[in-house]
Amino acid sequence: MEFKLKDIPFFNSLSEDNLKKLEKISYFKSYEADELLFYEGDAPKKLYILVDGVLRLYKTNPKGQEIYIHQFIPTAMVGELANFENMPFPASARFVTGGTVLKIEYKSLENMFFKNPDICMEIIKSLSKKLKVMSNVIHNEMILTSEAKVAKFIDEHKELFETVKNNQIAAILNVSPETLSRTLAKLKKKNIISIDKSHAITILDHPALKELF
Amino acid sequence: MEFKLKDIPFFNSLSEDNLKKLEKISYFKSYEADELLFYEGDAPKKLYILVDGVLRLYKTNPKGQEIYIHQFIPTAMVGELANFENMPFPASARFVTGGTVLKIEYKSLENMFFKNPDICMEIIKSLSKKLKVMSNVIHNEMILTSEAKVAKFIDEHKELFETVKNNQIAAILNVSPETLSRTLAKLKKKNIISIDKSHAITILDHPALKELF
DNA sequence: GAGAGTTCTTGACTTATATCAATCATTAAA
DNA sequence: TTTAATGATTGATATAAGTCAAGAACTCTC
Repeated sequence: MEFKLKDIPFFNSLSEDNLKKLEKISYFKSYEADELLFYEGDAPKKLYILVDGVLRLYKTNPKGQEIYIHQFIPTAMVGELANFENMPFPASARFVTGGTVLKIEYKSLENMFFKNPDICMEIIKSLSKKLKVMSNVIHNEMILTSEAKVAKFIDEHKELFETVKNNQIAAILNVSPETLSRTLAKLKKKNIISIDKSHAITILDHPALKELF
Repeated sequence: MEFKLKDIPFFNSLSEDNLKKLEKISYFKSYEADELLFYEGDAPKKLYILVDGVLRLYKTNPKGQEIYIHQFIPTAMVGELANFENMPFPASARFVTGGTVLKIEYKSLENMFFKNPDICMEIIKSLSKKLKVMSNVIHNEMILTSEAKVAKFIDEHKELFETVKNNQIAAILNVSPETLSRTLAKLKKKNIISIDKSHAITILDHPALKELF
């Protein structure tokens, strides 16, 4: 696939002239599934814009386990916190599928484009969106119980149960597969959901499901 | 105390003219200690700028307990996520001391000032700072154990142990007072810290303390 | 469709931390 | 100084979720 700067919504508003400048300080790079884009603790050198593929953000706990934070899909700015605040990446990023990022020389971008109000507005939108994501992570992990997490996930991402393995869903929810299995069993027993042979979930009692989170 | 718009670093760069405009869509309001500024779930109507006092941000879990998120000190923009994303406040805010906020009519601010590059830059800085705070909250609560939280807190805020009660420190760390007490006892036993009669903490073995988080 | 992998489920056990309750220590009030 | 109130410590118990291990149920070849 061929990627072009002017197709990135982020740089929609830039003039031909500015696009040329941006071209000089950036390049596209493609990654295979499972490749790391950056690692928790690394010093940031570039700002990334995900233009293709799925990128997972996760942290590693002292036991070496992956703690799921978020999954990005295009188009998304990635790594801006570390760049803006000039601090090590607080999390790692790994491609779940093959994908492509635009890598931008951060310092040059700051000098050349941070005065551009359209770019500023895009950055604000992106930061705000990310703050929302983080706020949600905090809520899910600090306030909700495992049962509540599962209930919320079913409510919001029912379709995923049909496509991805319970294993993966457990990883996304940061609960063990056993806990997910037991929780689903409990919800079935309470007649809140039912799961058929093909893994399709039917929500039998939506109010009761919502009540759980 | 008398507060003026032009003393707020946020609006440093505004012309006299713009300050007058801003004056029309905003006002200062003072609060007593323990008063609520906004409540989790409320729809936002204003954007706040804390100009005096200490403001605590917290969430409430299903058991009704307060979960500490962050404490703001002047000058800080508060509530921007809810306003920008037009969503209910994800947390509550309560004054710990008496304090004052500037309340700004958000929609008007957006229309009048979001094209101003200086204001945009300030907003970016503020959002970025907040993202850093949130990233830290996630790290503390999802990655660190109670012992690690206490060790990190001693390393970063040693002086607070001398001024605030262990009760309050436990609340800030989101651990029970019993757990804090036991953890401190453990650190003393390991000769990593010592605490004298006047509550002053001495770090006896800094490397060992750092090792814990 | 039999066998080999996976993935899911279930039960028993472990672990970290919270909760409850009692006592001890410190501070404030009378 | 004695008493009352508040805060800290300690032990016993509870709880939610993770871990380990074994078996059951799929699903994917050949």
